[in-house]
Amino acid sequence: MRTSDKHSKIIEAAIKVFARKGFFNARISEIAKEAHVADGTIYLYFNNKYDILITLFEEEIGKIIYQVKLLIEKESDPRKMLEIFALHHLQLMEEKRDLAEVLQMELRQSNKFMKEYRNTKFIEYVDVVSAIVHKGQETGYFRKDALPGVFKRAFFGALDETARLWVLSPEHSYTIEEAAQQISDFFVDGIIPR
Amino acid sequence: MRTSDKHSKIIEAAIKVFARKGFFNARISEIAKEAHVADGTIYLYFNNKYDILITLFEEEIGKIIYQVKLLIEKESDPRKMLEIFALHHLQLMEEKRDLAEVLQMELRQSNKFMKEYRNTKFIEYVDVVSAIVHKGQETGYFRKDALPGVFKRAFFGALDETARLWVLSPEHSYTIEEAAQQISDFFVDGIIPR
Amino acid sequence: MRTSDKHSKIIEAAIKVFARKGFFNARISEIAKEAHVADGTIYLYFNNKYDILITLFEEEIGKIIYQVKLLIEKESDPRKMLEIFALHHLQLMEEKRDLAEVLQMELRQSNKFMKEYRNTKFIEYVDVVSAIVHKGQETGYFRKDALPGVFKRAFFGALDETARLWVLSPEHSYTIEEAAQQISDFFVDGIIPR
Amino acid sequence: MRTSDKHSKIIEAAIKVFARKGFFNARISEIAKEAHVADGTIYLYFNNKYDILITLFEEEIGKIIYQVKLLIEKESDPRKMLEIFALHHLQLMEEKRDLAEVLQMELRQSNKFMKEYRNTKFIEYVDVVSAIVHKGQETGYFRKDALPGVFKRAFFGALDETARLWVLSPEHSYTIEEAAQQISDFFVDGIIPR
DNA sequence: GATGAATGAGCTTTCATTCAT
DNA sequence: GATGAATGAAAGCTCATTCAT
Repeated sequence: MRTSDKHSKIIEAAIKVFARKGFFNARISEIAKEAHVADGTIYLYFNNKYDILITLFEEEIGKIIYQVKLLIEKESDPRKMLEIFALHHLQLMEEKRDLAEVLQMELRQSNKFMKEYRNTKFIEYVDVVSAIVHKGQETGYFRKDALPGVFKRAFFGALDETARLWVLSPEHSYTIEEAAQQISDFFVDGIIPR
Repeated sequence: MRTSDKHSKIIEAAIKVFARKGFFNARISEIAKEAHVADGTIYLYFNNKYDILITLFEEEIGKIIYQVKLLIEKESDPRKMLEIFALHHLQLMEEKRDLAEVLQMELRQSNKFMKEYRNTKFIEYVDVVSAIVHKGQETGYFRKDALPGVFKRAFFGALDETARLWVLSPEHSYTIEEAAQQISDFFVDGIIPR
Repeated sequence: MRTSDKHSKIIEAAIKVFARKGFFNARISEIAKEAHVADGTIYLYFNNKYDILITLFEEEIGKIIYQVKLLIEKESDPRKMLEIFALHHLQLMEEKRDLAEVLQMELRQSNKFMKEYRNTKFIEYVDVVSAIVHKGQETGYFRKDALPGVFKRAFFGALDETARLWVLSPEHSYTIEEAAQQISDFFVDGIIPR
Repeated sequence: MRTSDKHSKIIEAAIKVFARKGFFNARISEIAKEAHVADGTIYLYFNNKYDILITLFEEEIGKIIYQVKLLIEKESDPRKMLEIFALHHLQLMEEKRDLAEVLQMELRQSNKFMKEYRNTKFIEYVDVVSAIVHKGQETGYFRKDALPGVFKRAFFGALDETARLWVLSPEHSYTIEEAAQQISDFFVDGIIPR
């Protein structure tokens, strides 16, 4: 990533500004200033304000998917895989607070702006979870009657809500590792045959 | 509720319009039209646009808390209590789609508008879950090493994410009852002593 | 003036509020509150907001004209008469600060609202001065070549500007009596040593 | 003044519109139209509507001070200096009627909007008069017991009130030169025969 | 490609006035 | 006569977007 890579500079700036102000209260001029480019320059790289958000979302989720898949494919134990997913998600949201805020916001809002936007990248991300469940069910490690479609939402939702609170109020009585362990334990112990 | 209860009429209208457009894209004039009052009348009952959202949130969450507490106090089995909470939450979000959307949105955004706003009503709601866990741990029904603070977030997040998807794309391969059962099963089987 | 004389109560209130906020920034509701009547009641006594200002102006200037004519007609010396006019004007503006502010404002603005409004009361007031000059010229006490039409404006302007500053910044190195004496001396004697 | 000097174009337009409608009844959109710029452009040069008025006032009074000081410093006779001040003031208000109206209005109102606004430019203007009086007193040309602080207010007030009427009703039985001469004579000589 | 001055549509909010009670 | 809740027109200001340089 060259320093003069305007596209990246704008995305980086947008993450900061969106996190600080929220999408609607963010000003193009503020993003431009943060990225050290002129207001008009932004429109050479993006169609409009909302396009920045969409692009940002897809690129960043893309990176996350790539990373977590890399980590998971080294494992074969479904329990471990879910633990890795959980820990990776929480660590990421902790490390990149600004990004975390933007992703959470955008997840709940994007459909409000563009009715037609199908968030395929997000679906791809949570499908990493359902794939793990599927695999675990095939080997008999997980109960067959658990619905992977419900599980993936529930698992992601549990992690994301935990991360949301983390971002909002940064002091906690437990560590990220504990939280990740607890959540994957809840779900794994809940899904293994009795 | 008298037909001339302008406060309620405006809240009802705001739920519809906020759900349809999102908070920022919602227009006061549209809420006014939907409520069959003049634009200015809204400002006799609310300080500003954001005050409508806050009031709406607190009043509606307040009702939900009242209802779920009423349902739960009839039960003594912690497993049943969590099942009831899960089912009640999902049913509510299903029945009142507009409200569901607004609550989810607002949960992720309110802190962006008013830094000082502490969402105590929401905290009260999720604390219903941690109270159940606490009680279950005291009687030995739940594992003592489960952190109620993590559990409540995870449980609520799982439910809310499930509801979110439900609201977005209304066709599903499973029923609300199945989803509620599955989610509480995941969590209860995950939290009971092995 | 009975205490229940709503007309007077509203005028009194309007003087206070107009002085405090200026005509445009004054709110009917504030005048109503100050007068201890309902907003709507004001419209039983006045046609509109501007009508309050006009009525106020004419009534109050009317009183002032009555008073100053009473004082002056006891005198026969033109110099004394001008001194009385000057002192009376400054004392009045000092005693009734709120009224002073409103009259000064209104004098410069009324023509902006209602093009047709001819401020006959004000003309009547300054004509008290030109009448004195006329009389003084007839008896040879004043120079014949002085234009009463210019004199009356200049004399009133001198007094009113002095009063204006008095109202704005209340601390001074000279008294009202001194100022009134000086101004009438300037106009009668001039400033050069005799 | 380049044709594209937007700042000046807006000030010029504002003088016209403020004179025509008064400050409060003036519309930003009307000023914009008069200046041949977009509404939003005004806000690139001024913070708000009131800022236009303040800036206008200070710039224009600034020019007037510059001009009158230039004229006066060529003279050494205090009587002549006051005559020049009087004539210059009246001529200016006659030539620039719109500006005259705005300055008179603003003088009576600015303190109503911004309590903290100290009108230093105006003070500088009237202090030109008190400086003349001071000088005349030092050389013995003027009476030592005349208060320059009272004189400057009175002299300015006399001129301004005369100009005000001139602007309101443009037909007169006397010329500007006559009026200026009379007023400076009143103040220097007084009105009684010598 | 890069700039940033200019644009102007659009919205929240205010408040004088009305009128049913 | 008195009230005050309701009205709705109206305007200051913002800011995403454009385009001449």
